Amino acid sequence: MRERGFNGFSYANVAAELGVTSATVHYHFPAKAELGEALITRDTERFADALATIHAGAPGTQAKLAAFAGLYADRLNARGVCLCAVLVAEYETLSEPMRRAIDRLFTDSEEWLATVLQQGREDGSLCFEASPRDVAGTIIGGLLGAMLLARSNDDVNRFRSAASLLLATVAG
Amino acid sequence: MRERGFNGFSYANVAAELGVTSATVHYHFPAKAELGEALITRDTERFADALATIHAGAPGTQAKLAAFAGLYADRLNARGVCLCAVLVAEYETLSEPMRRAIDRLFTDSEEWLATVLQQGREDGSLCFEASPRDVAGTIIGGLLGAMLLARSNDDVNRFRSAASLLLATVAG
DNA sequence: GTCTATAGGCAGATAGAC
DNA sequence: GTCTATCTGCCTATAGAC
Repeated sequence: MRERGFNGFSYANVAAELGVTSATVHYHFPAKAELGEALITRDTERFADALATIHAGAPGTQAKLAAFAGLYADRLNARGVCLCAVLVAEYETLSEPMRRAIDRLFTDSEEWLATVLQQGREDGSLCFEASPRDVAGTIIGGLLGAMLLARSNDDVNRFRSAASLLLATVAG
Repeated sequence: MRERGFNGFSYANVAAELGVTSATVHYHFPAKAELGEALITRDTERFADALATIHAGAPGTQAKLAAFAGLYADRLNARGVCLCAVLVAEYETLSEPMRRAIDRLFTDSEEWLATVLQQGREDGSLCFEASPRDVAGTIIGGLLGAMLLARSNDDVNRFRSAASLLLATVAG
């Protein structure tokens, strides 16, 4: 799904990669939209766990932001990008449950990021004028776009470069 | 294609919207990849024309940048985003000619934007530290991501807000 | 240029044996 | 839980009449 999008893969593809038949995949996920939903939910949980770890572990807001961008970098390689980046592009073709799952993934990350931004501005480690919410949305959107461009250019450095420029806009 | 992506629409969809049969669409575009390529090429030409107009008409670099972002806003409504945003997400599933056409669309806009940025920095109307190329890529990626998020949130203001924040990062 | 008709394939999905 | 076999439907694409 991260590689070819929701409309770009089939049960047969998944089955072949697992070395089973497509009927087997249907046994676990009767409908394709359920499979898609489950994948988003799993990623949402993993992402939330990672955010909690960052919150507990990373020393300052700057480090937190870098670690946040790192989560996206982890999901980027030569073929695949993060789930949200592919799926939001296919948004109009997806089932309501899948849309809601994607929305949740975005609002969760945006809220987390907005909170960190606000704290950073209060303790003086960050500096920006717009609302934390707007800045968070801009940064997340920037990371998504950068991932997609990095893949089509087959150059992960494009992502790193964009991520550091985006984070620099709020540096104190 | 802007609404549902390349893998999300069919000849039947296009035919129905035009009030013809799918055979008629095949007469003009025998293969689907050719149809996709033609649509990208057409958009590339329109985009290039618009960029030339901006270059000739917009008074200063700040105005040029705002007009550039406006081109993306023109391509955003409640259901559709710009071609590049949808297609780059499906990149792995597309034909080589389609990929090349998308790459061209990106490099064209990035070059134009990088040139404006450089001129702005030289005449003092803009201010940024990284290379014009990197900044251009970051802004374009940011606009793409913002378009996708604006659509899924059904809120065009999210795009406007992100666009103005992105452009503010290079304001003199 | 547009139509009807249809080919051939693959998609998502199910039934039933093991 | 996994398999083989199969259904149904839509997909891309083509042939040939008008």
